[in-house]
Amino acid sequence: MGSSGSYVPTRPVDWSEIRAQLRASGLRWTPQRRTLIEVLSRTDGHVTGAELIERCRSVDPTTIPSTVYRTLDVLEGLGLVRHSHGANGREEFHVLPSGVHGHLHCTGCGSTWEIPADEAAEVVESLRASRRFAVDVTHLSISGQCAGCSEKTAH
Amino acid sequence: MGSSGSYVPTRPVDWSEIRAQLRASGLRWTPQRRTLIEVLSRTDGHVTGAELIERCRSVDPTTIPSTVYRTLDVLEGLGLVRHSHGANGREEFHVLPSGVHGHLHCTGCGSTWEIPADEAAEVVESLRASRRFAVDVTHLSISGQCAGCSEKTAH
DNA sequence: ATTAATGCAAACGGTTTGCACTACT
DNA sequence: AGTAGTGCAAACCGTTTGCATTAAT
Repeated sequence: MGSSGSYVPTRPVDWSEIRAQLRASGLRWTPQRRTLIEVLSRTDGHVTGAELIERCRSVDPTTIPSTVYRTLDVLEGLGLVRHSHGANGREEFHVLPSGVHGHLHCTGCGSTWEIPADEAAEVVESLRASRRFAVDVTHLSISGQCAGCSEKTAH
Repeated sequence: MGSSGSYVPTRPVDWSEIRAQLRASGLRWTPQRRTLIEVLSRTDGHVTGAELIERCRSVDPTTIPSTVYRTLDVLEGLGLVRHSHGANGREEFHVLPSGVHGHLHCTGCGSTWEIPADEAAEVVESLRASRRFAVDVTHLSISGQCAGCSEKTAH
């Protein structure tokens, strides 16, 4: 598939609608939530809770950890965010989970890449065929060595 | 690599030789290490550090956490154990890493299965081809729904 | 006699909790 | 006014560290 150009990190969530979404559930729109939403809307892929706190602080230095975590819970309840567990063992939050992708983590250089939909599909299909196991692509996180690092290790 | 279809959960480590292995490196054989080795030798697959501590305590109630973690470090250095990160986000230790396998974790029922070599091979090959990425199979941990659970969710 | 390894206690870092207070609605 | 959400501080849990002591070699 024309993966080169056709992988569009779609933005299925309209962040400006979140306020309405919250209100619809009897929840409230606060400055702190606004800050977190703003940070999240600038975030692609994955972040740890601690990273989000840091980024929030750069917007609003008075940010408090517990508020961030509590808001993340709420947003997860609304399906706007999902958490999983990255290669470093820490909790990670995925923004916009409907963008189909997993992560590749290089244990050599520490870099992380997204696995675009078509590549993930092979993995998914392979396990579906052999095991009837439905892989959750948004939770997919694979460790190993990237091209660059495995060359270095080769000799 | 000769990744034939013959998946034998080999026991490549002869635990009784560990004492010698340690000594060969100028390291020492202590009662505490004996306890941990005993626990590990009864363990298949993965355990968290905390679980190991608990099991050690049931053998020797005086077990101290730091000793366990330090010994795990040593054993990892000898290649007898490896750590990675499980579906629950906690640090996990894999016993006998030379048995080539990853793990499949069902988010529905919480069960975990090993992925035998031949199935993992498809995943590995797929990513090697598309990305020149060398997957570390011993660190492979995939979440999703097993056959049973995805049926229940289907309607 | 060396010096690796232990026990202990304290520190750590990310996350969670209880509770009185604030501020959305 | 009512109650969701906040700030704060303290608790938590798994893990790590420093250091004096013990014990394997």
